[in-house]
Amino acid sequence: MAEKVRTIYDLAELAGVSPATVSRALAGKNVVNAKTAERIRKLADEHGFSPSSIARNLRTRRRGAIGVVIPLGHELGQHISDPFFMTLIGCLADELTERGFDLVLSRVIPDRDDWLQKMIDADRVDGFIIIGQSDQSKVLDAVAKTFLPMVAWGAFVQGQVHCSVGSDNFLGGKLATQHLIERGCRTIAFLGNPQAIELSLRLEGARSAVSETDGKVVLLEFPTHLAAELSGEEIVGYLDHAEKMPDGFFAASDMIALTAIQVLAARGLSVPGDVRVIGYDDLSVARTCIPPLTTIRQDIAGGAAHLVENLFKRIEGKATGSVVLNPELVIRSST
Amino acid sequence: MAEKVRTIYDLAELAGVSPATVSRALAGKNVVNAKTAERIRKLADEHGFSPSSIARNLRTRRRGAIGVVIPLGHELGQHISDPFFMTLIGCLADELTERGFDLVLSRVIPDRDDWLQKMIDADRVDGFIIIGQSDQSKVLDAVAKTFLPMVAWGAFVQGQVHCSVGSDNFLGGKLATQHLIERGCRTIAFLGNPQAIELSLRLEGARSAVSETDGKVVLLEFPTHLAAELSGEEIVGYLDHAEKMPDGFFAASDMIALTAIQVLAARGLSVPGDVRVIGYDDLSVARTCIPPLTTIRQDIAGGAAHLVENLFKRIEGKATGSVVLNPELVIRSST
DNA sequence: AAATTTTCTGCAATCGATTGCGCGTGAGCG
DNA sequence: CGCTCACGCGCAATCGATTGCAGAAAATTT
Repeated sequence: MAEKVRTIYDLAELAGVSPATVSRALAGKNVVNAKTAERIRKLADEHGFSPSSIARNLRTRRRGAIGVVIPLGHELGQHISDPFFMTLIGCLADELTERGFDLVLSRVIPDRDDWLQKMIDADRVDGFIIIGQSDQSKVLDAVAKTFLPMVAWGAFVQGQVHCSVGSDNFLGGKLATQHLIERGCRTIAFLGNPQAIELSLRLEGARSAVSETDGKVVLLEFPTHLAAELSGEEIVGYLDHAEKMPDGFFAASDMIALTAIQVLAARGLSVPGDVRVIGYDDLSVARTCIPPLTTIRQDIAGGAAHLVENLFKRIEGKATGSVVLNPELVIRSST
Repeated sequence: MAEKVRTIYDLAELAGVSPATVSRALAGKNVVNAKTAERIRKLADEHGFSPSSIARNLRTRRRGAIGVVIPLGHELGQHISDPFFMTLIGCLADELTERGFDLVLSRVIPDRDDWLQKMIDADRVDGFIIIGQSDQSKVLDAVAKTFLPMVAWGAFVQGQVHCSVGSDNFLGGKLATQHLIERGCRTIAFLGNPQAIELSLRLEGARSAVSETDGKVVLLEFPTHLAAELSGEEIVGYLDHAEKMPDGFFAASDMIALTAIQVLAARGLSVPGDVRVIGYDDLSVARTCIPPLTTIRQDIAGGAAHLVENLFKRIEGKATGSVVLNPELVIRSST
């Protein structure tokens, strides 16, 4: 059994049929006789043969692959290690694999405005999933006017052209803050960088919740220059200079919350005894850390499913609206 | 300027030359007259034209893409969110992009032994980078006998057939433990799942360091069923039942170390005052947490560079040996 | 000025599948 | 028994580039 079966022509010869028939049999088309098809398929896997996907791609003008791109805005290298995005990518990988599509990953540093158009022109994938709009919303909007198969994870803002899937960050921020207030917190610190659009919405939500208390609660804002990570030192710095010691912390991500808990512990403050801490995302680590973290759950798997579903609709030419998912308060022990 | 330039034929007509010339001009071959080439290139980007990579791939038998695959062994979903792997993937993305290659990401659940062969047969990429051998070393070895363009991140064991790049986990474990001993620890706890080959080597290293102390130091082993994450509860459980309270912790990953620090803080033990904790990996979080974590540094970017370099050598047909990188002790404040 | 070499360019085959169209065959029908 | 109609299958064109080979034009040599 020499390994000479490289093309459907070889296999056709072996099976005594035409390459066309082999092609149809392997593609599972019902126009070919069931027995013939079966025989061909058997032969194919005896010889470990599977038709060249590249040739197929060329002929069918379909690529069988989706580009997942992470625009890095200004924050080189930070984004990609964000556990939230990574979990999302994992879910996307599952979702796409299930549909028989490959996932082509790119991180791009958007130096010129045509980075996306270049990727489209390269024509290697059937569609794009953009993870986080970064500061590239205009680019996305410009492209979206004529290019359908693209969806972005991230915030939805009125009037945007491109299709996005994301959770309601304003609502999430509000829920988190209301929860702290209900738990009795009167001085709440927000930890996170509001330069990132999503985090700024969470902060807005927090402000909204606080403003509904008629001044009974004050909100301290501890911004930082990194979206995903807030260093322990930074938090220490804020605490040292805070006009008033917070009794509640709303961390804009679970990772930040973890750092906060450590910092507080180092100062002899127990959570939730002395201060309460709520996170955001509900990463798996939120469940396993000590104390288990109260947090705002973003449905990552659900988000991935929506992204993929909308993308495939768009690949078929149907326009789709943006999706705003509802965040959910998950109460554990840290509040 | 109607958008009719879809193929090199269209462009050839516009330029008044043959498609062959267009192809050569765009590929930057020096056989074509410099002026003609320039004219063609100018025309090409006026019309936003770039030749179909799929057609090229078919003709040249090169794919311009590398498969990065994460075998999930038994631990569904856990691996992918491991910050270490994610950082590695980020570096790989940079490295590959720089060489003009796409990165095709797959997570596979190795249910049948032919998962890798199937991927090879699909013929969509020029080579594979396997992230972590999981429990699939035999599969890798079997494939490596006849299939060159593949390298794996992970452990190197005597006699293995496939090419691996990884750091010396035994040495790393030894360094970590010796450091704890030097700091005065006499009861050291290892936190991590030795079912993962890399972690088991770290444990070996720890044992070796301890055995050189003539019984002055004891090693407690706190295994767990998860490689990457160790839940706080589990650690609590170990502490409650430990015959002797450890004064030093060797966590098999930085993430585990973070959890450990939290648990200890919750028990009123300060780090490094009461107990010392050392991590492994030197993720960026190790620098920013409180207290900054002493850890064993794995050179992720360097590892990625080696992986890619070896892979490309192999794509060119040159065999390469495995690479074992030296881990490095990074002393911060947690010990 | 003729001969030779160099420089460009074009022809046509090729990469490996998919698919519209048409033909032959046997079943179903009157 | 002749006619229609599915059903299976094959022919050949096609997807969009790349490249060996050969020939024309220009440059160089003799």
